[in-house]
Amino acid sequence: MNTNKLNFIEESGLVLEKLGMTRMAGRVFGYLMICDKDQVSFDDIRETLEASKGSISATTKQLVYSKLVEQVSMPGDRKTYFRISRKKAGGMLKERLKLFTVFSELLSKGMMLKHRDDEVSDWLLEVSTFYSWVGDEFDQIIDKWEANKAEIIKNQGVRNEE
Amino acid sequence: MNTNKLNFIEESGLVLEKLGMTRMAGRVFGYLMICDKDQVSFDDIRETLEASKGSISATTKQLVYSKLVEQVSMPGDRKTYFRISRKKAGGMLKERLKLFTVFSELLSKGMMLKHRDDEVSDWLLEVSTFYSWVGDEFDQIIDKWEANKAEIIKNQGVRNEE
DNA sequence: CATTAAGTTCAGCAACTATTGAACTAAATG
DNA sequence: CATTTAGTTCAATAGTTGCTGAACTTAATG
Repeated sequence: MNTNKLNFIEESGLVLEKLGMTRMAGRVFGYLMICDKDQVSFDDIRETLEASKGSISATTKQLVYSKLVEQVSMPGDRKTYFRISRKKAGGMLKERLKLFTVFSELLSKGMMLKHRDDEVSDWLLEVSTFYSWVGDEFDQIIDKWEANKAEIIKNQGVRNEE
Repeated sequence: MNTNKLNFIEESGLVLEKLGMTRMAGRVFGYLMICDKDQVSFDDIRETLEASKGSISATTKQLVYSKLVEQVSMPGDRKTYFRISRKKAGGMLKERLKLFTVFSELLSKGMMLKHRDDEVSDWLLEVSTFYSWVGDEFDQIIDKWEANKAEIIKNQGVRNEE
């Protein structure tokens, strides 16, 4: 494995860690991204990342559960293989936005507990409305993406013209 | 402070913790939401939450830095007061979406490191395009919100009609 | 300029989380 | 059915993070 790729794997570890997964999960994900194999075995991952079986076991579970990675099995082979999931691109973001629904609900609750109307009440109404509204808008964006993605990808990089 | 409010404060702690802040920051935020004062002093917060000065000091810094809370000072009074920030509602979400830009960039880098075109390459292109595209779309949503928020808030709760 | 008040900094502790490595289970193979 | 292989579970450990309390800084006041 060359240095560029190893660096990339570490970087991926840090990025996914920031996004709320573990560093090891990020490394595995990074490796699956750039490994030039159609699917990779448990042991291949373990050896490449020099990690323990326990860690790989826990980490692949986490990645499969979060739908970033999927398992592949083959007839006549008792190993499990892993690869980047081909799940719809919007899924992950959508998942994250659910947290804002929770936030929006918290704000509504707070509004009900207040005993007077004031600037904060106005703010609470505005922001809780915003987060529930934006959830709906976002669903429409995802639909738009699904309908037009072929074209969007083709024009990728083009920004300054209609 | 009645039980409902105290429960709310704890809930706020848990929600903001999920969103990546500390539990104590969530409590302070929750208290500022429902406290029925225009602004609250450092010591008022400390006493209400039964926390240490150090903790309140660190926590208010975090909240002010993240723009959820702002400081208020008064002439002839050397205390600092805090209140919920009146910042534009979109700010916080926008901040979060920046993380996906980082993710998108990671995917592009991964794409360059691959030595062949395969299904994963296609996936990388698709998903990295998606995340950079969705960032632009999201900016438009924010504009739409700013332009129409008065009306959206007025119609809040109405869903099944045009 | 000594005193008081407001807030910050930081060492130390407690709680939590990720990772390892060893023991274990489950399933396939000879 | 003994052996091998694949993967899981779990106790121990290392690392991280949040919180406290005490010492410290800064600035206002008598």
